Amino acid sequence: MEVSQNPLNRKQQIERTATSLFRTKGYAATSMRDLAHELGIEAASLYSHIKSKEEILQRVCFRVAQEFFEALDAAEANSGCATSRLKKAIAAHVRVLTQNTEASAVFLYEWRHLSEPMHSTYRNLRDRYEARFRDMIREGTASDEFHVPDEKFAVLTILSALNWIHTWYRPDGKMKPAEIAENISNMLLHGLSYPTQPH
Amino acid sequence: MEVSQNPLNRKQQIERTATSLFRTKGYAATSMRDLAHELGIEAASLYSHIKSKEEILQRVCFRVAQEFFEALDAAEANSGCATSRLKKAIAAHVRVLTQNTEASAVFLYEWRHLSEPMHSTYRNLRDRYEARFRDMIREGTASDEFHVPDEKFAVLTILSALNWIHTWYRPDGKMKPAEIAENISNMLLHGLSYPTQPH
DNA sequence: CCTACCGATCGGTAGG
DNA sequence: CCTACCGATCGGTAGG
Repeated sequence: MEVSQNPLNRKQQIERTATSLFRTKGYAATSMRDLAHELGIEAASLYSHIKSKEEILQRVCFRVAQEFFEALDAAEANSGCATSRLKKAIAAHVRVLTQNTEASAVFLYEWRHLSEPMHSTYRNLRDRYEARFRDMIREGTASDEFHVPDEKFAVLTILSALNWIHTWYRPDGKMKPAEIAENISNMLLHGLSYPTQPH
Repeated sequence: MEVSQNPLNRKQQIERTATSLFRTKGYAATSMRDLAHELGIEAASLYSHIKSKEEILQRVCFRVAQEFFEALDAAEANSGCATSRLKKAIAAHVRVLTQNTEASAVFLYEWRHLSEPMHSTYRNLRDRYEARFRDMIREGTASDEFHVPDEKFAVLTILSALNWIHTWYRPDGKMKPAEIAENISNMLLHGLSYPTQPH
């Protein structure tokens, strides 16, 4: 992951502003005139930098997808037991979510406005991402670390618990990303009934 | 909850069809002409039965909200310990979700297109609903049944795990609503690491 | 429930 | 990056 401190070029500014609008108003309800107005230019001028409204959505969705995969790769690199791998994967997922709250909200809820073939490509990526979590659960079940009625069910429950974070997370809030990951991991691995360890 | 077997009147047909379109295409991307076409009439004819596009969204959102509250009231009626109350509340929530997959998806993701004052009314309802779950968690913490770092955090994690169900639940699938509730309750209360009870 | 139609707005292009 | 503009489509109304 590369964090650029350079001033954003015009295309990046457009994408960033569009991400914010897509997140709050939704893709379909955001007009190119809304976007242009936010940037202080005319709608027609946007097309010197981008090909179409949908191109922006595509770029946002696939950039976030790539970040999720890179984070998961790093998390699975030096793998221990299934429990520790799952914990690392959860922490990586939370990190991407919290570092890209707006973009990840667009990634999660606006992708359905992608047209073919991008729509199918996106779905395949999501499937492959979830499959890697299913593998972790399956291995944890084999090693008797986890006890779940259905791997797919467990993965969807885990990811849905994580994917809600963008609705309430605030960078200046009291819970930091690592703490959120720790708390969610504890809750998902041990449950509400389990005493939390003091630290 | 009243399940009517009567044939739907025209207004109900419009709402049901709109719900399905809002769910798959999103509210903003669904046109009144789309809706009319699906019903085999002209767009102008819709307005003999409804006042506006937004009226449909309002009716769907607030009908679902009412169902969630009624189900929660029933679940909390003969209350036992916090654990059993939470389990019943989860089962009630899952029942409403699975019996109204399309409407609850609209309720969860399209409400932001409500204009004021309905937008605020909706948010207040959601807040009150979540507050009742927070109360359950708080009481369970007081009675040493639950151990959570933060009640609000716990509630949002629980509800987000539940609210994803509509994306994969199929009435003819292998997991029945009661079973889904049971599995999610176990996972949330005891965690992945806890042996599942055979039944 | 229809035909006929309204003003507003949409994504996008031509040409500079 | 702008002015000027395109055809298409939007939610909704009038009048029957």
